[in-house]
Amino acid sequence: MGMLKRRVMPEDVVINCSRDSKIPEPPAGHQWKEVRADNTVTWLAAWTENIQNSSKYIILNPSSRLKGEMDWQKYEVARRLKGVVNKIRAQYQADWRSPEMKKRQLAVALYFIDKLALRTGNEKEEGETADTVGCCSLRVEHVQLHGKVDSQEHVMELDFLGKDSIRYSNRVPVEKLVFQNLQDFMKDKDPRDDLFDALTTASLNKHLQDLMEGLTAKVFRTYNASITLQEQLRVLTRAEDSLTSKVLAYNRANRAVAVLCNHQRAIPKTFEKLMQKLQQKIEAKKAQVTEAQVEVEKAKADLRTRGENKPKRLLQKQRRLLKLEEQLARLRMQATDKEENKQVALGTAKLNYLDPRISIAWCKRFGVPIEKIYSKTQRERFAWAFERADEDFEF
DNA sequence: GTCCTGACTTGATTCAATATGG
DNA sequence: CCATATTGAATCAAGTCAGGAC
Repeated sequence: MGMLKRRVMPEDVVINCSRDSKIPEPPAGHQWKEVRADNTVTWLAAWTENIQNSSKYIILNPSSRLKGEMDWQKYEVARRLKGVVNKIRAQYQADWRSPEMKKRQLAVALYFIDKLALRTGNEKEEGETADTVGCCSLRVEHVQLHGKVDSQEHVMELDFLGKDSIRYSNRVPVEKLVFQNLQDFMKDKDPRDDLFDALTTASLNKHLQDLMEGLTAKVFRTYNASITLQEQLRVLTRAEDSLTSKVLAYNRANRAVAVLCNHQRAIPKTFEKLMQKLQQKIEAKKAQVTEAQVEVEKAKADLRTRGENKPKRLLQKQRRLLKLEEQLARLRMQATDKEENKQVALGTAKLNYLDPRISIAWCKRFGVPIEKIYSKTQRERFAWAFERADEDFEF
């Protein structure tokens, strides 16, 4: 923001630890702002940062028991949603017909959150912060309705800047009732007006709380991410495949989730170079394949015309061809994989949205070493899950 | 209801470590 | 062996959400 951050002094810092613990000494000649013992919060030290006037905390590592416990609870709430999600979907679909505008807006917003995995979209300080939106703060200018687009009816186009000013741009066919409701919500409004003018994040979450204890908008993201991983793993994994293919299948499933959640990254600076190199390798391999084909044909001809008793030679050539073709296929697969992944960030979903027990169970079931999926710190972070997942775990 | 704030999670980027290849 | 590419961890800003004041 072009502003300078003030140095944090001991006099700014509040220490939070239990009374009977060893209270850390402030640096010589200094005092803490305060020492307190509040076991209703998890932070160890806190101060106020001078740019946005917001609280900053020293917190425990993700591998800590406390953080692990909280992570586990998060996924347990998402699993409870699995039990009631059909009922909730049936209800919001029914509410699309409600005579009450408020109810219809809520029903369509919830549909967005569920189907498109949008964030809830709290109000933000205008001017002070970047102009980004989520579901509840969507404006008319972010939505375009197309009655008919190449054989598809009722197509909705969303285009807005979300968290971290990452662009969300998506074109999806929606149900007729959703389409009609959106037309109604946009009627007689300016582009800058709120799409859901009768809705706030507080009222939305209040409604969700009534449907299920602990349910908030973000639980849908967790639920849909984890259930998508589980489902994709089921579809993409074949027991007889090689380890490499299985890991590739996992990454594909991971990517499906990242795409759903719109987790993007800047295209790596060296991406073009990397692809060119790979393309060269593919061309070289292609040439080898062609060459091998010629040799197979020659061996066949030899066998016929000269009646040579060397079928072994042909077999050899055929085997070589097959191997080269496999290598070419693998290179092509690698290229597709890289291309599809160039703008997609897999880490965020892996760390924050995918119940680690799904991955652990999958590894056990298909004999994939866990190190292929989780790095050392990730394994430490998910220690809680290793204690709780066997190969039969189902999200 | 609206506004405000505290406490927590989520997120892309940056930085550091490790792997790769000429 | 060194330079470069790739991977993994750390960072801290930007979100979510609940609760209290009015």
